[in-house]
Amino acid sequence: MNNAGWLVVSSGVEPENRRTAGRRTGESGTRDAILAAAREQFAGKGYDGASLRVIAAAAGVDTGLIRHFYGSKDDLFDAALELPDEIPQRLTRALTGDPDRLGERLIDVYLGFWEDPASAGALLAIVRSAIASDHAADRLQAMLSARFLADLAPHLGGTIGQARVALAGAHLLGIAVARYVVRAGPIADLDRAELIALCAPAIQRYLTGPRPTS
Amino acid sequence: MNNAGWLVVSSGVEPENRRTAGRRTGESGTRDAILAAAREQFAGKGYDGASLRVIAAAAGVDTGLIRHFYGSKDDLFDAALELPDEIPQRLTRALTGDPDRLGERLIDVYLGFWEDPASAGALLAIVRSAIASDHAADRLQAMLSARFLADLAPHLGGTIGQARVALAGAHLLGIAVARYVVRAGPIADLDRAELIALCAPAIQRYLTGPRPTS
DNA sequence: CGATAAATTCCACGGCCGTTGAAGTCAACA
DNA sequence: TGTTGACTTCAACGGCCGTGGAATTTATCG
Repeated sequence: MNNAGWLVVSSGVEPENRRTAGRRTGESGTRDAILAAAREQFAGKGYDGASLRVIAAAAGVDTGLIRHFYGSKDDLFDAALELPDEIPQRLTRALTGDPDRLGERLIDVYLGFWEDPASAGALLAIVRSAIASDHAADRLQAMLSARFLADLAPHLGGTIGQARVALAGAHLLGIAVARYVVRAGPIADLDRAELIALCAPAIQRYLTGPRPTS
Repeated sequence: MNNAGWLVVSSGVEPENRRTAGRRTGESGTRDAILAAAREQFAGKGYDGASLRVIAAAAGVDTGLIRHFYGSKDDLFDAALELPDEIPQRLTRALTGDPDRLGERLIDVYLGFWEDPASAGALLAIVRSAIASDHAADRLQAMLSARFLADLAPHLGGTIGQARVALAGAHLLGIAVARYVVRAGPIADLDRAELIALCAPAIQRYLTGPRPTS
């Protein structure tokens, strides 16, 4: 067989939009295309608003392939929600160091998660879907407490209560919702550095008490 | 005609579940029943998740009556989103008084809005629907800036920037989402008084600068 | 080469959705 | 009393949804 000819045909002319069924030759990358399209749709419209047909179309693929690779819509959602492994590491790294700058470092990595393309989609999807309906709220709750509070609590010494950590989390959540989900004017327009400078003291006070009153 | 007889029939025995069409005798309260059911559904499931058929069923009414009284689903949503007139008044009242307790009073009325049955449903519906999808976010944004920031700004003296007011708003939004929408453990379980005591200083510092460092 | 498994397409089902039109029944007013 | 208009029910339309099964083509492995 002639590999050179096959290459020319495959990269030059489109394969004339074949509509017949059957396995394609070469690596198709279909699985990843579906996941990427799913991330985008879930992030933009939440679980209910996203439709498998639209996801498939965006991935340039038949709807049946979603079922083939991922099973049900729920399974696809779970796959789209996977976060990079490095998140806990980055979080714990932010927790070590000068305790007087803890708030600053914490909001810095937090904003980083929302701006990193590897995690932003999943975060948007989680928040959008969890807030949309009563039923899905558990997932956000679990993730919030499991990922953040649990990681946070041991590093802060047992002195401060769970409530103060939760309030810091609520503040961060509010900032993320305003800046990245709703994109409300004043907060979305703020420079990242300005934003950190403005809200770091509040986070700091929640986590280490009212000591640093400079 | 016999008013007494009519009264007995109407209030005593059920009108034997008549399925025939036609106007009913007496005041039906249908319009209000629809609005109440709509508030509940929109609050619990957001705009997309709520269905006219379920709303009609919850109101014990035919779907066509929704159309008759309110028109389209959008129109019904608008009607369900109307907030009590007293909200701006309560807000401005909270803004006058001892400036050192501004944060405390502000979060107090804010929590009040979320706990008052007259406004809680509409707030839930707005947040749920606005966060669910890109497209609907404008409504929350408009309401946030129009109702809260605009009312707030003139009362705070021109010295502090828009950004700090917005950050206070973001913090309040985060608290409301955690406590009333997602109902995340630590914050939802908190006593109202405890909650106010814990987060009032943060709000206060955003609005009046880092002066009260007691 | 032959068999098995993977990747892909198409079509159809049942269900829920928002909307619409037609018709029935009663109150209110002239 | 007769007419008009408000209230109410029902049946249907077209559309999108998630899921499922059947058929087809190709790769892979024995």
